[in-house]
Amino acid sequence: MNKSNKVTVHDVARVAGVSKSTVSLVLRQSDKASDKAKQKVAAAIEQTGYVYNREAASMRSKSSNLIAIVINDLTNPYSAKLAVALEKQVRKLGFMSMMVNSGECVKTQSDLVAELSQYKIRAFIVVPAPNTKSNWLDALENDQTQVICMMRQVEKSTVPCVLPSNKQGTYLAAKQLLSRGITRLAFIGGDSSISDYHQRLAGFQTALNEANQASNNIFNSTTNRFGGRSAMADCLTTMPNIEGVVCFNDIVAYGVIEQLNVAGLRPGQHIGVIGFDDLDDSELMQVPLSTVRIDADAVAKSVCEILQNGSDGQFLEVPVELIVRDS
Amino acid sequence: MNKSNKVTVHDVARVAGVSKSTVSLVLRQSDKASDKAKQKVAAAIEQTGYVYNREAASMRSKSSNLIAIVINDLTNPYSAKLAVALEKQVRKLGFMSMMVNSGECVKTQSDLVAELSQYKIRAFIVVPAPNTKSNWLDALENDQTQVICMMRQVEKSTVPCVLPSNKQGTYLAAKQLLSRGITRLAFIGGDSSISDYHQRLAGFQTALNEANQASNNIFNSTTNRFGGRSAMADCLTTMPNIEGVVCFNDIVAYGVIEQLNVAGLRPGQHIGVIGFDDLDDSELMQVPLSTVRIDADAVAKSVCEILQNGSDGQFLEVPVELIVRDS
DNA sequence: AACAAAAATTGGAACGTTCCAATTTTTGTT
DNA sequence: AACAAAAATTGGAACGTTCCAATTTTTGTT
Repeated sequence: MNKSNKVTVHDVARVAGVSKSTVSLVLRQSDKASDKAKQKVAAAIEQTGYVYNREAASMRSKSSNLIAIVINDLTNPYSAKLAVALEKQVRKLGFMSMMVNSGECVKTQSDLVAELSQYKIRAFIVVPAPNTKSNWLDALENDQTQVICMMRQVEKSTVPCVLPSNKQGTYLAAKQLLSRGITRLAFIGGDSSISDYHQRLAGFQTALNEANQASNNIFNSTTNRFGGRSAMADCLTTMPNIEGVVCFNDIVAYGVIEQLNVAGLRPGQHIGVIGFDDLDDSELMQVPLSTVRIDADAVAKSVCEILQNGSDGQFLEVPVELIVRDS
Repeated sequence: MNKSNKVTVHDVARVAGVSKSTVSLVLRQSDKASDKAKQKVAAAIEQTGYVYNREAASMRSKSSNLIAIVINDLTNPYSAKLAVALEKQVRKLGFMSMMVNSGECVKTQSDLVAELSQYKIRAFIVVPAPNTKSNWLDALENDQTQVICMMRQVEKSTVPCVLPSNKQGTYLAAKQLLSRGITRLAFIGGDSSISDYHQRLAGFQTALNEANQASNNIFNSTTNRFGGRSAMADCLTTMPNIEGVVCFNDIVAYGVIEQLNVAGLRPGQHIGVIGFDDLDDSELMQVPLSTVRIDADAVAKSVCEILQNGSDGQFLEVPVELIVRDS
């Protein structure tokens, strides 16, 4: 088979001794085709090496099996994990998924989506880049194309959205530290340009307010390892007596731990550290990281649930789980 | 525009006052269309909100602008980095790229490719999963579809392949350690199921042989953080006087460093550690990691070069660079 | 101004599938 | 065995584009 495949339904029909229409019915697994026809067509497909032409099918029919997954940043381990989980679930449903990466850039995001729109897309699943406009997102939706938002909200958008219980997660994290008798706490990492920052910060603050502790020790940073290091350095300068930190995510927590190492402080011993995400590495670290786990498979399943059955409300929260390790 | 888009070339033609054929010429940026026609059509496209139907075009014409990127494991940071770099370059060339993830599983890989083959694919760019068969890979290639292999070889395959200079990288790494007067060296991580393991090990061994040092201190492991930790633990047991290690990749090196921390040894001070990949985190670590950088953009560019101009030889080596930091 | 050559434009056919209404075959009932 | 109803099958039209050969318009030369 080193030359291009030219076998069409007509060829299959001829070999099977049926009409092209019957072949088409069998291909679409219609129950209108008899078992005998199904067998003959299956054999003919085998014999001819027929390959379904999805583009021709997609053009004629009004449906599509293409799901576009638009990820904000594939180089972020949690995003990658989520993308992979989602791809798997989507494929299990019988769809074909294609992933693209916006790199947190709205322009790239809209360029990519514009190009994808030249194909018949059954659904866009989007982790929106910062500053995504709600009218842009909403306009993607039409009779044939579903749009589902994931992990991040877009203000005023009417598109269904699957979110982890951000507030609950940091609330549990702060509570855990408080229950260990740790009261001088800070929130490390992220800033208000990120939609879920507000929720995570709010959970932290709620827990501290309930315990009548100061909830205004906040150190913003970029959400990467470097940000974690520098924010922790700031924190140690401002609050030399710090006892525990809740981090915006695991990557930030990794930076925090490195900075603690530099300062000769051991996570879990001198300072309690809790992350958010539960990356695979968190369990394997020298001091295994306590963290709030977002189950990527659960998020993926919720998205797929909406994909299949639509959504009745706009928001769907996926529960998170506090994983207590040694930090 | 909340309902599905029904504007076709015919509508654009009517509005522009030209024929559908002229519209088609303009869409394809043919120089056969007059400037006046181009302007009229552009205006009509703007006015009608026409969206090109790539599937119809692809069916009629024999060409395609779809590039499929089949990645072995998107949750590996270097793979993700490479995928993102490649996607960007491919888009720059005017193609549309779709990424899928085989998760190092040949079955998933062939399932995905079978589904993708239902679309007209201009090229498959593949980081092959372990145990990929050469005849399977070679059979993907035909008049209309190019196949390019990346980062890993498939034995006996005739498909063009872009590889980093693996052997040269570990050779430089070992040389650097030797030049610091470090002679009791080990190679940590990976195993022979990975195609580039042999090359990286060979570079290490060549350098040691040239220096008349023992080159058989080899500690295999899975290529993740956990593997690095356990292989380093083995190494410390077997060779308590170890002075330096060359790691299969950065992720393994991270595990090695953690194990060294546990043992109270400081990388760069007590033991020299060099990785392979140069992940972003390597520079930001507490002891910045020396490593062999594989320039993901350079790999992506080489792949794109083959995409555009074909390849005259089968293998294309992308040079690597030794990055000396504090470890 | 007449003409040839070149450039631009055009309508019909085609790509490979699904849809649809019409036809044929099978099943079930008396 | 005759018939009605149900099930299965079928050929032609259509999806929206590009290809192609034919036609029309423009350009350049004398």
